[in-house]
Amino acid sequence: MHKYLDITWTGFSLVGMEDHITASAARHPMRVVIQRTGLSPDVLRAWERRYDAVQPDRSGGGQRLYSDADIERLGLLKRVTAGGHNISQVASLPVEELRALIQQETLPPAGPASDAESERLRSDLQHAWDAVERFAMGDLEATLRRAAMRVHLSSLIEDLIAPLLARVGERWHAGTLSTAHEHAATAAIRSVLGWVNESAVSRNGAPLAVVATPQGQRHEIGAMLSAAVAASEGWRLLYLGADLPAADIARAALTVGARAVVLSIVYPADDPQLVPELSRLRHLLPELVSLLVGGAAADACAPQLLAAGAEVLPSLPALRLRLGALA
Amino acid sequence: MHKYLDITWTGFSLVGMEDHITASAARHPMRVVIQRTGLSPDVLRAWERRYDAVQPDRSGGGQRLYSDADIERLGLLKRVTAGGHNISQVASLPVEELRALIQQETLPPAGPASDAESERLRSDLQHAWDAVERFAMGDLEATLRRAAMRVHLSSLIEDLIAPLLARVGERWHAGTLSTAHEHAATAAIRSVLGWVNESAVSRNGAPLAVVATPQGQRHEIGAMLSAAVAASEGWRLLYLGADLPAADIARAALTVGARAVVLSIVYPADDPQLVPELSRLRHLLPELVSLLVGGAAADACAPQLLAAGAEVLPSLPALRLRLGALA
DNA sequence: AAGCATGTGTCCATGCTTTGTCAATAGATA
DNA sequence: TATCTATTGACAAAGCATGGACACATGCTT
Repeated sequence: MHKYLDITWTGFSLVGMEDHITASAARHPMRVVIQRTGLSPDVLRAWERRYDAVQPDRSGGGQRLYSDADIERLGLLKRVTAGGHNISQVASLPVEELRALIQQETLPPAGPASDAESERLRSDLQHAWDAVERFAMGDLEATLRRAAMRVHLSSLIEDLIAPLLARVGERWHAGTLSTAHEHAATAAIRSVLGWVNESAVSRNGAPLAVVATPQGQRHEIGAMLSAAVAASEGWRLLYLGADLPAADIARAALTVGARAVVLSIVYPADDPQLVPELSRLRHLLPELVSLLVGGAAADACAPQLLAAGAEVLPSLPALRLRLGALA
Repeated sequence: MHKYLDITWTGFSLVGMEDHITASAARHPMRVVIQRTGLSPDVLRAWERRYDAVQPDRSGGGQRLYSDADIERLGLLKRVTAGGHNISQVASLPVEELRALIQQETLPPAGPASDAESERLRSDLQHAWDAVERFAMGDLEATLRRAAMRVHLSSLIEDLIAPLLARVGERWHAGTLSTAHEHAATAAIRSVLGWVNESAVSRNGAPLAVVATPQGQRHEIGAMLSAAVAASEGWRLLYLGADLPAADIARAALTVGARAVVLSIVYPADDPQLVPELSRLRHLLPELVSLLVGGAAADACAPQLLAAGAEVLPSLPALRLRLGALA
């Protein structure tokens, strides 16, 4: 593990000074830098050759020997370029400038360096969760919006927002998170989803979906997610929110000429009113209008829902696919 | 060397958002600008080519390199054009004027609106109402946003949104408007209010208000309006939504160090739980934290509310004044 | 009502930039 | 000797520049 130190000292005329040399003066060969920064050897050499990103010492034989400051600098450069900056533009900036750039970056603060997008989303999720616990809704919104700019809406919803909501709901049920936390998180997510939907373009002649929650279902969040998915698939939207009687939904769908009605069912899962209500809705809608039902509780009563004439979409990706096919 | 830039990405719930970030002398390539402004590359280039919106530096190879000021300017332009202004007419405005446009400082906020302006608002109200009846939520949002760019937020809320909501509620009670209409209108207004609040600047040390609806009160819209009023008075916000027990509200207020708790009471007006719940909340909150109660039904039980230790604000202007005095 | 002008977001085709990666050859290290 | 590392030169994918064109909505004119 620490073998490389020996190598280091053999190169230059430092033999015998080991005792006086502090860790910060140590010199590390390339493999250490690779391991600590995650950069490839080729990239390391290219950055040095083409942009003078660092000027490491050399061993007697000419091999690179990096200082701790070099390693830190390279780590910063990796972060900054991952945020979209050209290496050619930032390679010569002083360390403080690099730090300032990172502060502006759309990346979540801190966290171990990792290049995988999913790793970044995991870090976002953790950050978002911390924000919810602290009632730091500004942080939460900022994190979600940054992620929204970075990844596709489907990924935002399915890999970040949905897991976050699941975690919030879980802790809420367990009693370790207050209703206030849950409401605040919902409001912030609603704000972000609304903002995202604004940027979703929909052609003028795009098909229109009515999104709502049937009577008795008071949890709106599933409908919000469904709406976002529909928008990202290019549908125009009429968003009606939660807890609506079948007659109202049908009338709205007819008024605007919807091609699909998307419902979300979360809780309660065993509402006896649910199936008759959906059956009524199905009969009020024209044959051509699809009735899509999703949400955490939809799976449980899938047979009855199918019997009532609805399609059951057990997951958001499934809903996305179905909407894509219908469009 | 280091300047401070204002951030306008303050959303509907703002607690914990960093108020300032440091600017750097670095130049940013196009993809960073895309990320941070949400503009498309084509729009970016078109705005530069056709309207000289910004004049970025160029790299050795001719690629655009934007400054922090450029990015800020582009963000403002996006915001202003979303409000209905033509890009061709605002592209050359200095940043201060853009900011002024966003903060609706172009028109004097207070006082009796001019005849022309109030006439305009009346027409907007009619237009908005038509849109609600037709489920044309896109039209509704566009109308509200255009108005928001023209008049002060107080006027937008008190002369347009509140009357519209009153009319919707009235027709809904009378049975001439479906619940779906009411829900759809609420969703659209919520979206516009969130959008408007993004531009409400809150100073760094601004006082913080928790906005919610007490347990049993399921109508969220009054809380949304109260939140918008508070934001327009420069308060930071923690928005908790509807139907929360006193203990939760108190805990949230304590966690974030709120200086006021704003509650909205609309329906039912005769909930026997209401007064004890508010009394409980009053006792859970520190003396220094004001408890402000507004909403259509607050007037009816004003004596009991006062006895429970709450302040009753019978109208949105009254709430605005009180919040202004508290800040 | 139909037609025309204008504004604006988007798309395309072609060519240049940027940058990560690789190959070949040679030297260093353990 | 086996494994790293250095150097140079080259390549290719992704991104960007540019001018032009198109689509679509709005609003004005006939």
